[in-house]
Amino acid sequence: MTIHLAESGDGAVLQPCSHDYQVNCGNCRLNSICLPLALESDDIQLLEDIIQRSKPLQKNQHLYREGDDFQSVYAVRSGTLKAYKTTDDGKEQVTGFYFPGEILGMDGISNNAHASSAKALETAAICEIPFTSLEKLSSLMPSLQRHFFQLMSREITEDQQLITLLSKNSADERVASLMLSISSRYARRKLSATQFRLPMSRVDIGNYLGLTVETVSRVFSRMQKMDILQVDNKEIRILDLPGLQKMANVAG
Amino acid sequence: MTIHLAESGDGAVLQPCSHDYQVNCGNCRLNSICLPLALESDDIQLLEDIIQRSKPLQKNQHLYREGDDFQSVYAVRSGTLKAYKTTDDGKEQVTGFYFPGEILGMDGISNNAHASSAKALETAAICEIPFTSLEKLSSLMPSLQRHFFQLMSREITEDQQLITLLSKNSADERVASLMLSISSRYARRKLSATQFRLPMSRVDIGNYLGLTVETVSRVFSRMQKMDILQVDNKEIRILDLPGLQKMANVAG
DNA sequence: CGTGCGCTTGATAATGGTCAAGACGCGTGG
DNA sequence: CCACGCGTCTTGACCATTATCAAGCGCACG
Repeated sequence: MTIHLAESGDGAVLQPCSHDYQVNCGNCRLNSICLPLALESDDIQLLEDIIQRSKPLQKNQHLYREGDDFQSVYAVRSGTLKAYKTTDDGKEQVTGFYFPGEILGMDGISNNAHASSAKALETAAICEIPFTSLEKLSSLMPSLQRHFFQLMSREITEDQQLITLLSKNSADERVASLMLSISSRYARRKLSATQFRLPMSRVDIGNYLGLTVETVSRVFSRMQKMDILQVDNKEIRILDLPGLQKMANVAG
Repeated sequence: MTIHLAESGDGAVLQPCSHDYQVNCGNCRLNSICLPLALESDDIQLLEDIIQRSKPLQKNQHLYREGDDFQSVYAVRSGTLKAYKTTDDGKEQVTGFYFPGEILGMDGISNNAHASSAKALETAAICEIPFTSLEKLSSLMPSLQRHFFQLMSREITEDQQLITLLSKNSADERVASLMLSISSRYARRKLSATQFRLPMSRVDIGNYLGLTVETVSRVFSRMQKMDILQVDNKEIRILDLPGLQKMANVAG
């Protein structure tokens, strides 16, 4: 784990920093799937002005923790994060994985405190969007307000997908669905839809899908035996996409 | 099923109607928990002006169906509704129950089409809030914009609660949690927290909690045997609230 | 008064959890 | 560079919870 930045720090509070890593929304490779989507370039500049970029999060560092004051929502620029809640009896429930271009932290709006924690699964660069600034800007820019409503609504429909998955589908179907979801998120970024590296552990997958590690592992083995997937630890290659879709047995 | 209104109609498209049933947001008993929360009375009048009230929905009538064009969100004035999705293989997943003062339909914003269906579990009066009007008003009234962001965020955190429940908790814990949730929603309306009528069937409960009817029924019997609940079909009386909370084993 | 739907209860079966042991890979330190 | 050790993953045997199948009850409604 090489430290390639001058400053150190714990990462819990992101410090604004001047090395801006050559990015702004206008030239960001992700702007067609991220928050700037649907904005005119003049408007993008206004959004740009409120966004704060800071040094990357190292693996296992927290972006925020359950109960922290809610100040901002965050866009993932690179790397992956997981969001999770800790239940009263100490168990962990992973509520989502966040890939580049995706927004997290919106569950903190309702109570002005984060309802979940977010932690980096690998080194991750983040754009911080202070929420009060975003609110003001939204009042001025109907298309931004609309887009942010849509983002929140998407979070709701995705959670409902997961609810259905947990409630109605077998272990095989759950794991297959997650693989398809990850595949389509790579595809959206113009990366390979059939060959990718899982950023999360088996434990995280199980925790997200309501299964134990052992069950997840067995499902992978079964898929491999059926020549649907080639699994080499975290490296995944989808060999039979129609077969995987059939196994998932769901639209999403 | 008695029709006590002059007009007939299928209820899928609500017709504005002039019998206004003596209500407006200013005098509505629910305004402290519903959308007008946190608005000044001048502002309430502006909100009032965009809200459309219409004849009540009869039991089993749909407010909207999955795939319908998204036009409005809805506030429940009286009665109860369930929201549900139909999976590819024809099974039904109940994603939520909506009691008076609660808002539904927000899952339609992201794709301009409703992502779920909503149906009345009993006769229900509804306030329809056209979304484009709400957006315009939100731009003008920061506190309304804020409040609506909060409502959506709450929907997200509630869905995450359900995800955790489905993923980590036993049948006993799930049913106990639902009973506590319903109890607190009655309490919020200043109704009895310990004695109430369930508006939904055992099938709906099972469908919501990821359990079969038989399991739900067995859990109720067990709770009754333990003198935690008195169950008479849909009439529920909570005899031992601490015991129920212990059984639920969750904060919510 | 009968029919049907919703609810309950019992017997049996299957899916996934638990416990246990071993393999593999990776980073650390000698 | 290799050896060690720990954490992650895999596999197997057994067990528990809940689903499935089946039957009967009771209330509401025609």
